[in-house]
Amino acid sequence: MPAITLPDGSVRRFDGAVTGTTVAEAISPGLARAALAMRCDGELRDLVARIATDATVTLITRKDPEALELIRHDAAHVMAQAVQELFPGTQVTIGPAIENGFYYDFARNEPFTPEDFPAIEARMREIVARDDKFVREEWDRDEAIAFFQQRGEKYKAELIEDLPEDAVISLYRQGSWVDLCRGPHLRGTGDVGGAFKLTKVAGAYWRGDHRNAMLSRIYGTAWRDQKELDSYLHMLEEAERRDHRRIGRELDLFHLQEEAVGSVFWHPKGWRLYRTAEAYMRRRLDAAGYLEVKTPQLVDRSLWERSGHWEKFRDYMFIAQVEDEDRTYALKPMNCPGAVMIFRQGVRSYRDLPLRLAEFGACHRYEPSGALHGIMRVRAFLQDDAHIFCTEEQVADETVRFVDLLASIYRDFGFPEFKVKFSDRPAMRAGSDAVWDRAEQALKEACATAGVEYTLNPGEGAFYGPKLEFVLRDAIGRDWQCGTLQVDFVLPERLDAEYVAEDGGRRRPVMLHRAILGSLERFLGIVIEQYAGRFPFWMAPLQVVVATIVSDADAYAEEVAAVLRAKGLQVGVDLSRQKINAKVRDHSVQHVPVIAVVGRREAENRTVALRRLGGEAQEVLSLEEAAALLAAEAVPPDLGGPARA
RNA sequence: GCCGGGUUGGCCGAGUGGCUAGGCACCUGAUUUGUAAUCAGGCUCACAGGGGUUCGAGUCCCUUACCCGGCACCA
Repeated sequence: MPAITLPDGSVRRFDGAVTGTTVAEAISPGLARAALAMRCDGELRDLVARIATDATVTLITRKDPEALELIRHDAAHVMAQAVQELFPGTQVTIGPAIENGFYYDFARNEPFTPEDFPAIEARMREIVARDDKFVREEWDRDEAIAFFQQRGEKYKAELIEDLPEDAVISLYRQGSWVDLCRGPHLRGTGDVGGAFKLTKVAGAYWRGDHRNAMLSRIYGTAWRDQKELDSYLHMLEEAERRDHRRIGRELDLFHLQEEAVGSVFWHPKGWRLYRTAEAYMRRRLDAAGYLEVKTPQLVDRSLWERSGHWEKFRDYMFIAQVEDEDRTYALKPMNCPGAVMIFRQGVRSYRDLPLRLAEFGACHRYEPSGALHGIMRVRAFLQDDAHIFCTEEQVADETVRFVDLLASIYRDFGFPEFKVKFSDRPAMRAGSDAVWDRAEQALKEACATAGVEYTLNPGEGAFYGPKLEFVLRDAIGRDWQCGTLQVDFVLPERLDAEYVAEDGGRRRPVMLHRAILGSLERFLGIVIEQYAGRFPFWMAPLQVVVATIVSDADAYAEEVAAVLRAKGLQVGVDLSRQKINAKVRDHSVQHVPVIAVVGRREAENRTVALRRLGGEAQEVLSLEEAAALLAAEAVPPDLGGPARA
């Protein structure tokens, strides 16, 4: 006779077997209809699961967040059943709920295409209409393996074989269809509802390993009701409008072309944006005690051999040779060896540490063709890189300083929030396990000191050390690593960096590789999407357009522009013989933050009429007032501009 | 790199194997105009490159390049 504690704290006792259904019925008929699953002592379970002992039970209804995840998971099962009914011989593998939806990976000789969607969706709706109940069964391990093997489901059999010996093997039936699944599920296929849509197909390697077979993945999205689905689809359309590739073209910021795959052609406005970001970073790094350096682009192979890049990173390096010389060079894919070469010049003392060498380093990497993405993932990019040479004891303090600096800079660019991932030792690495133990430990302790909360990203570290990744999200919801902090005990050893310690002995410095924006290209891509091209005033590549109403005001318009330019503003002039309405529209579409309108009145009174992007009111000021006001607004946040206040 | 889908003028975008839409932009002329598109006329080597099938290919097939979506890889 279990005692069930409900969320409001009340306790109910039952005679005999208790399930979520029993509990729901005991509370109210309405809840009995609405309950889809339950949380039992914190664990999400089937509504019909038996509750054997005293427990705290929360019933899950459609409006709970957990329900949405279950709807998506169930939708994946329904899709898998539909696919197997329509395409016999297709094997099922795995099919989880993901953010905004679900997917299922299938093994089939002929991959699926979007043309298959209507038939699959129609069959899914039939299965939902059948409302077959989900029935959980627990199987003996060997019997389960035999069962799936005999059905030709070798992937499922393999999954079971790899489960731990003591794992519970659970299968879920829905009508005639059955799948290996941990569960839990909703009550029946009917609970999935109709608010789902298949969205895309993709190849995906079995178990995420490129050496394995390629499976055919179908993605779908699923929601509680049609309204939520519609609003999600609408959000996707909106996100498409923010795509930096589209805005880059529309605002004439940059372009890409076949002859230079993965390299950006920056147009004047785009380059202005780039320079604004770079100048801002330079000021921040100067203020934070960094010394800027510049190291060679083309470096002899021998240095890359010593650094370990030739062995570990060669597939990503552009190799260069010349006719008359029997040498092999490589375009630098990273700036670190160059920084070490500067550190090694002369004798360094412990008094020089920490030595923070910054470099706006242009790197080239031969990225896999399928990885390229607009300006976010390119083959030529500029890193706001720096290498901090310090002692092991200084690592924690340097980490704290770095994280503070990064957070402040992200805030200035409009990103108060970001994620942090901790990536530890990869399979392909340089340095002994003992060194990695020390490096990982040092970084973990530094995070604790800095108060950084992170998620673990196992096996994703750089080949020379563990790293923190600072991640921002683009308009479509994709995560991008921007900032990074990497602890390196390996390169100083390989490239023989050393300093004289207090006791006169020679020591190896620790090297912190760090970047804040990461690559200017990627970061600006995200900034473009963040603002959808409507940049804050201090960043806008074209801040003001002076637009005339009559040609009599042309000379005055030029004078206004000159006054504003003298204040350091980016100013355009529109003397074309169009109506002011057309000019306002043209420059508004180009997201120019301020249009300064001048007609006869303004020319006579030496005033300008300022019109803000998106606003309707105009503000008539004297030329001097307008210039002072706009100049003040254009001050970057780090120089006390309004953006930070 | 792998799987799938694409590639039609500067941009967007129609086009059952049979004379290649349309819109925006651009150019010319008229209009001197007061806050998100003035009117009229005109122009452009547009079917990604190569090969094939066919009396005939933007349309079907093969191939290369690039792009897009994922996967893998990564700032």
